[in-house]
Amino acid sequence: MSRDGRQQIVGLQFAPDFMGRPFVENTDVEALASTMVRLCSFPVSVLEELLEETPAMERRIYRQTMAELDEARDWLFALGRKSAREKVASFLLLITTHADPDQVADEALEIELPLKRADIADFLGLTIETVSRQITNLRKAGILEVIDRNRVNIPHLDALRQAACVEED
Amino acid sequence: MSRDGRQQIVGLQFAPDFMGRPFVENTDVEALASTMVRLCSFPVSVLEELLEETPAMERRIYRQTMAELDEARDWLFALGRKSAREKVASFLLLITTHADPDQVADEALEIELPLKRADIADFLGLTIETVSRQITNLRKAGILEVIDRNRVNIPHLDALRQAACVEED
DNA sequence: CGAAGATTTGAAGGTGATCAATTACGGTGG
DNA sequence: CCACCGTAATTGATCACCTTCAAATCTTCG
Repeated sequence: MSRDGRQQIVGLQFAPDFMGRPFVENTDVEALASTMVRLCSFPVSVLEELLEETPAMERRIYRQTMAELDEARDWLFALGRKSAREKVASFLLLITTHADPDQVADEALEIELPLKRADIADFLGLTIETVSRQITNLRKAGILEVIDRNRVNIPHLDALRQAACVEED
Repeated sequence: MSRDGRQQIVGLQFAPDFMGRPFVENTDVEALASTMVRLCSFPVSVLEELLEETPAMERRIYRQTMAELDEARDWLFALGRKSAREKVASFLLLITTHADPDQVADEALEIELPLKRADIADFLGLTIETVSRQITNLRKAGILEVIDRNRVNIPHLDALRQAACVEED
């Protein structure tokens, strides 16, 4: 968040993600829970000792950090180059893939939005109004159905993928 | 780069940065040199062995990865929330701080732009024209002086810092 | 000199922001 | 159960910023 009130959410964490900066002195990360969370926390010193003793564990969080970096870079593309509609679709797609990781087929599924509109806007670099409009837009295009305030139904995942402008290999 | 031609540069590397994804199978990073570069490359397998044997080295690139993640997140804010003018100023500031890391005082300095306009645009999520206009804008505001195509002079670094964070009308 | 590429500048148009009003929802108390 | 209130979400109208399209200028190099 900048001094003048502009805010940007720079990442979403899902269980069982690790958060923290071992071996780094100066770090300012701010995290807010948007759902009920069970959190397991360690003093940095203890964690660092543990990692020193257990290379496999350090390896594991190192890999997670690389994955987060790749994900952050995907969002750089989304924020820099995608339209508002594509951003919202991409967000929904992110939620679906994290909520249900082995979702491959083009099947209907219901997803729960862990964020309210204001948070989605802060995550996508948009305003609340634009997020709302684009959800309406996607609804009218038949890509999603609004169940209630924070639940939507996706009848065809592929349609959402397309709206999000995701390339398949 | 997406199929329809939109492109986003997701990071800049400076010597002696490390690039690569040890311990990860599926990785697609594309890197292009924009200046003359001396590159030292290893087969992944050799690198992984080396890191297994040398925890200090793994620690080092792990820390760099964390730093890159923090940097990527700063850019998420820039791309999501900053105006075109602030983006261009932020880019110039990034170059100055990397080219001359211990630049603290508010002194004049000349900087060399390693990217052409098209690349700056792809990095900032803007168009070539907008980048050009904002450089003109900053020039007219006395924040920079254009020396030639890829060199500018910054008379007051603080003014640039201010332009990079908060926009004043 | 000529050609191709890069940059700047101009004018018009579109997307998303801003401002404003309305509607829907959830929680509380009567 | 319903009235009430504060917050969240939607919708509408207008505006600003950035993009798009177009053209001129500048640079580089054969």
